[in-house]
Amino acid sequence: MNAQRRRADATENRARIVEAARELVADGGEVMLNAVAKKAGVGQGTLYRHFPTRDDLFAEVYRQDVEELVDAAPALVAEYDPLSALSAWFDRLVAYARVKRGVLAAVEAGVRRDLADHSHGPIGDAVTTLLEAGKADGTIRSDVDARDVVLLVGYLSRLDDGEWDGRARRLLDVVLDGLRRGA
Amino acid sequence: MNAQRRRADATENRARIVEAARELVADGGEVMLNAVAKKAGVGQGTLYRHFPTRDDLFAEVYRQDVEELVDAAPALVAEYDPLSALSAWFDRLVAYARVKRGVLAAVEAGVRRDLADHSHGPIGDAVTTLLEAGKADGTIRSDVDARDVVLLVGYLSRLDDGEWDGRARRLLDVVLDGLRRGA
DNA sequence: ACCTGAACACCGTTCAAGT
DNA sequence: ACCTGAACACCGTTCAAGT
Repeated sequence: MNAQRRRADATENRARIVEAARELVADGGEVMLNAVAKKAGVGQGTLYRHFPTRDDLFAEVYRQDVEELVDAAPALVAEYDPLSALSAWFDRLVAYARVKRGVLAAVEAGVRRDLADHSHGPIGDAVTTLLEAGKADGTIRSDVDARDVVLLVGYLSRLDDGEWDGRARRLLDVVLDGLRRGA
Repeated sequence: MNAQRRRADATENRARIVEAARELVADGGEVMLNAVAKKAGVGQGTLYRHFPTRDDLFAEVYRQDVEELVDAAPALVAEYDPLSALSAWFDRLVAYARVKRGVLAAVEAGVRRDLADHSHGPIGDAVTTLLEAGKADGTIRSDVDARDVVLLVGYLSRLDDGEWDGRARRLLDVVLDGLRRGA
């Protein structure tokens, strides 16, 4: 499972696939899987061996970005009050989603996997950390979980380019208000 | 543009395409456009002549359902307070979305077209009616529009089958709280 | 003016052969 | 054990010919 057990060429192919995908994403537009394989200089079958689904590939492409999002959560909770921490985390999420549209898909795929595993992975843990802090001090409603939050912010992936400035952040505030514990 | 100007065979073909699509949707699973044409007994080209995009077709397939949603809005506003009216309208939306998953796509496509036209169509008008009532009496925040609401409820189309009971309605309440004018 | 459907285009996925 | 890439499968879209 880990890199040490893999053959050296397999490890390198995997890295080249991820790097090729990252570059194609940066070029903008739709990313075709066969184009990723071609750019990486591997056969299509090799791509499928390493990444059975499209989500698996892009989760890895954005692993570092997602990791930063995940790591930020505990720090924000420690520094700010729960609602401010969640709001600040949303800010980061929007920033990533704007520049790297695929990050949101990686986050969604991650939370979906977490849910299917019946065990929280890093992403589910991060969002849960933010929510639990607010539930503990009564500022966030107790009947929401990580999956709920990811579902609600999913609109970000359906925004047209021209709508970002007008809606992306403002609607996160609407969501945030919805997550507040009601009067 | 209207049916009277069309040739009789064209009018009938259009109706048969919509009916075929409706039946295929009812059968469940993914609907292939060529399968719609085949079932309707028309050439693929004919389908494209009548419905240039997939959204155009399904907006028509669900026109009646969408019409009911649209018509319900003014009646609800007349009968209930604005927040209750919006909540009741959400109830209907969930009911349609649950039984006929495509309805939401039709609504989204409709609002998107409304937005692109810079003029509100029926769907945009319906949601706007609900929002304006609440803005007028101060129960709904003034900085949201129809497109915002449609974006936020879009999570419904991404719910897994097993999640409906647990999340569909509960998250609409979260959205509703977010739309409330804050303290 | 409208319809047909073969043909094309596109892209994800597999698998027999090779190293 | 892993890789290659031709071939397949699938489905949306077009367009020359026909009515």
